Amino acid sequence: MARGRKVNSSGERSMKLLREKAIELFSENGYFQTKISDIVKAAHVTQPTYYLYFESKEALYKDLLKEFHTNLEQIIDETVSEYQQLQDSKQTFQVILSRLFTYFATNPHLAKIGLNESNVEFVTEVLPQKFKSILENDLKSLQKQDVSIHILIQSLIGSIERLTLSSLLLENTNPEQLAEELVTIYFAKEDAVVTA
Amino acid sequence: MARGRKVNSSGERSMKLLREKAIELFSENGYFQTKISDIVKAAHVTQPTYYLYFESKEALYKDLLKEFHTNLEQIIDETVSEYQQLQDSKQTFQVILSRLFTYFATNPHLAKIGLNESNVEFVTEVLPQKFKSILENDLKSLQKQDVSIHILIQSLIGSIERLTLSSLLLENTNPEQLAEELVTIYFAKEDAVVTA
Amino acid sequence: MARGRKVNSSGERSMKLLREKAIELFSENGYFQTKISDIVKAAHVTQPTYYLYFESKEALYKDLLKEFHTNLEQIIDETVSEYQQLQDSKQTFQVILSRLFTYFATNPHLAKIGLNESNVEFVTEVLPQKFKSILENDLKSLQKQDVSIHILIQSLIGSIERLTLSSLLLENTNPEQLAEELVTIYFAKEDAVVTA
Amino acid sequence: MARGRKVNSSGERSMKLLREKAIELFSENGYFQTKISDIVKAAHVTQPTYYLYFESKEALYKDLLKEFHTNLEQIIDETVSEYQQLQDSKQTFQVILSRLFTYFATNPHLAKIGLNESNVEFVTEVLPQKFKSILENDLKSLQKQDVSIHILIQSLIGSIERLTLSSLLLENTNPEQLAEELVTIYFAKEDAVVTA
DNA sequence: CATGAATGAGCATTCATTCAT
DNA sequence: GATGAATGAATGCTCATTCAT
Repeated sequence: MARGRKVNSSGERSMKLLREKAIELFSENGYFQTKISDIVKAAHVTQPTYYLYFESKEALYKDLLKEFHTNLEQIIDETVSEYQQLQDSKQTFQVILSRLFTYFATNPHLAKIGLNESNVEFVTEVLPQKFKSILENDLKSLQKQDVSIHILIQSLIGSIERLTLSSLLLENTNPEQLAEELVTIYFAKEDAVVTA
Repeated sequence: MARGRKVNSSGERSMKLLREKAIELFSENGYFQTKISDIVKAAHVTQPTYYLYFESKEALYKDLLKEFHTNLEQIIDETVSEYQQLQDSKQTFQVILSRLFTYFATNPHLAKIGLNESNVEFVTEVLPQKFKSILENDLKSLQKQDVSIHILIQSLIGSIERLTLSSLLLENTNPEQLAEELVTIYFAKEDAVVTA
Repeated sequence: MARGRKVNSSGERSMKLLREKAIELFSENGYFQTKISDIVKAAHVTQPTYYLYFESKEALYKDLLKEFHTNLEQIIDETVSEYQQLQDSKQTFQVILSRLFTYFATNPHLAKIGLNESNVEFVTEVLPQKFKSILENDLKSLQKQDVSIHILIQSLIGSIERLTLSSLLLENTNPEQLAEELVTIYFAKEDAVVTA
Repeated sequence: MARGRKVNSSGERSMKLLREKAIELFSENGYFQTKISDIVKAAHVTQPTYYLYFESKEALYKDLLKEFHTNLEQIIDETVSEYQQLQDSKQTFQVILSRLFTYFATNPHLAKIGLNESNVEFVTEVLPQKFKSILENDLKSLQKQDVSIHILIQSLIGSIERLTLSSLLLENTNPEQLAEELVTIYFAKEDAVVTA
């Protein structure tokens, strides 16, 4: 049997391929129903090759989650700093949503993995905190005075998750429009903004 | 331990105990990380006893999910028929939410199982349809004319899921209050109602 | 739940029923593919009832085999003593075959069990010995001088087994006719006899 | 023992060894009393190694049976085509028997497995059909006019089975001689032939 | 860089058998 | 005489992971 390095192959390529296939399979079948053997089969390499690039099944999965969360964080942070001079947190927020939805639509598999894993610290702690700091200064100007901001934000995160998994990824709703609608739901009475 | 029947043993009791422990463990660790051996250990019986009462691991799990969905359906249907003479769908809806949240708070483990399994037909098809038929007749009277009802409902379901898993089950928010807040978020401008 | 003695039941009856169902199931599915649970289900009793009458699964099976072998032995021995004054071992043999085939046809399930278990002492030792003592005195008068009697007898037993399992039990060939044909095959040149 | 590849290991060899041990154990103890754990113990490998080469316990067993039947078929077909110009079906038949017995003696374990599994299509349908087409053209010239060819052939197959399992495999009778004796039994009056 | 070959540890499920009622 | 309830002991099979090449 032929052994050793494949013609035309490079470590980089194998690793990237494995990662891609893993993302696809994890997103389609979930962590436990995805076997390393499935991943390597899809990538046309063998099992030991997987371990050349990833420490374990769990390690890759956690890595993917982390990548997802890091990307979200970046999108949010960049938008915030870009729009910080604006006093209109509603508009800022709509841009954030628009960009998040766009990112999800561009990376549907990774998004599905990340959104289905919603009991992790990022979703339960980090994200709410970020949203809070964006919204709280002029929450009063928004209409929901009677609603605790904490609950508002949890609700919002739930909405984002479900709308992404259903409308955005399954029905291909337009990201910007979805952002606009969500803002309308949560911060009605004011005019929709144009997103970037 | 000797073989055969235990002193003072009762099938009814064993089955109930197994079911309860299974619910707890499935909700805490998920389907794949819950082993039959965990369940029977918690119930202080042996593995064959499990199979005396349940066909398989999957069968029980599906059964639990079905029970959850059936209960939700009942709560919704009963409330609807109880309040159908009212023309105020907003109030009906708030009562539904209140009762659902109460049910979740009373059955936290089953609720967690059911809410974490949100890619099933009930959540993606049945529930939206029910919500739609409740809300659509006087949706115009509600304030979100610009939002497609489909998206509104998906968003709402996401909110319910996340608020239940975080505020209701982890932070013990009051069910009625949570229902009221959610109604305020989604159907503001009108007065909150007193729930039953 | 009702417990204790069934109305109208008697130990004799349960035992007989269990035995009958066991015979049917063992013959249809073989020893290993027949479960005690199958037997008791067919007999409409519960598993402990089985153990009221039989020591174990194996015990009943061995018992059935023994019954079969005892019956064969009896048929052979009785026929021999009945026909011993005759010097015509060929005719005696045909009668034996005829009676054996008749017995098999009357007890097809037990016969199937017994004939499929052909590596037991009775088939490999006892039966050949009996056949030998019947045939050897005037084997010379039969036509197969060149064939060792040992091989002739093994061949004959194989023929009996297969013809019973195929022609007799599956195709309902007439037992007497089958005996006659078998005698014709093995001891040709002489006239067929009328069997009893 | 450490995990991973053994020094000097070869898949081919492991598979062959497993197959051989499986044949031995299946033939000695039968299908149901042979455990995968027995097979791998005999082959000095672990259970997962078994599943590296065979799909399941049943798959290997069926494969062995198929191999046996294919071999028989080949032996018969080749002999027939080799001897087809001869008009003497008796001689052809004796050669077939001789070669079959030789094959059985050379592969005693596989033969035992195959001959003990005699309720399969090959034995009940294919083999009789082959024998029939060999013998029927000049069956009239053989001496058993009164015997239906169907019964003659069933009888013959039974003889082959039993003689193989007893005389050939247990007592090491000579294959050629056994073939000759069997032909003498079934087609006497004519001269024995020399087999190839 | 990559593969062939192997294994440790586990897991759902089954079945004959037995105790308490 | 019979049943409800339970268990000891497997058994086939899987999967992430690892050594030798």
